[in-house]
Amino acid sequence: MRNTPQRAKILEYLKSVRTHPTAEQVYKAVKKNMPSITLATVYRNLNLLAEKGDILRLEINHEYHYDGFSHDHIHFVCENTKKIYDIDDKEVLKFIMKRLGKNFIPSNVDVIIRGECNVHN
Amino acid sequence: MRNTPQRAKILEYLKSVRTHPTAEQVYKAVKKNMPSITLATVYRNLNLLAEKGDILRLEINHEYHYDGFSHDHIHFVCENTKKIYDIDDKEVLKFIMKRLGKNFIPSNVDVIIRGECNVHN
DNA sequence: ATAGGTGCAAATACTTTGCATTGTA
DNA sequence: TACAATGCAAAGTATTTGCACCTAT
Repeated sequence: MRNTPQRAKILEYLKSVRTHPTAEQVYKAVKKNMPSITLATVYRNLNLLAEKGDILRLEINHEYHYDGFSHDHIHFVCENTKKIYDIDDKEVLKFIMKRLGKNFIPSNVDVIIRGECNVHN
Repeated sequence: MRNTPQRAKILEYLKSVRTHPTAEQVYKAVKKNMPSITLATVYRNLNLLAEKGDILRLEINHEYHYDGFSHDHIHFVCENTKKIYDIDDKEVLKFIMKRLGKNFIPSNVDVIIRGECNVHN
């Protein structure tokens, strides 16, 4: 895997925000500083970075959302505001791991909670 | 919501299997006994039934999978065999519920674990 | 009788891919 | 210089929608 300015900018952007942008949103943001970049390149790099483990890829409302925060956490999706919240809770993931039988070897655990948020911001 | 034979057959099929079929798979199965049914009707009914809470809709590998089992459980997706396993574990969901702050009112919790299975069947 | 539902076809939305060209190692 | 990566355009996949007709209630 080579270092390309496109990939660097994409990763830099994702690490700089605490949101969970779609490929389209990453594309628009990066395009501001790098007008020649294309959506296909963004998709290709997001997939590579997610496979590598540098970022997370979440499947929400039939769309991929990318998360530059790769430490253990879970997600809450507000059905009203469509906002995605990080819930930092290593305990939940530990609990799940402990309860898996020995026939299941996990590589990745996604916890996505849908509902309503009362957070005002 | 009216009772139509199409909807009845779709629900009956989902309740009769322990797999997690896609809309296409439900369509093919129901079509055997009801050749006039269309994929659009299957999609519409699956969405209605999921909203109503009679079935679950899971987002896995960028595709919806439907689950006729609506009691509390979580899912394990094998990256090799692509099989989806039910893991009956009400404790995990209880644990997650307890740990949500009061600002988050959950309506639905999806736990999807990806990895490898050693189940031979 | 009148909504809600169906079948059909077309449209949508998101993501991936083929290919010629470019640029990193 | 070789091969990974890019830009561009086209294709692919899954799901939704508009509309005229049908059918439960």
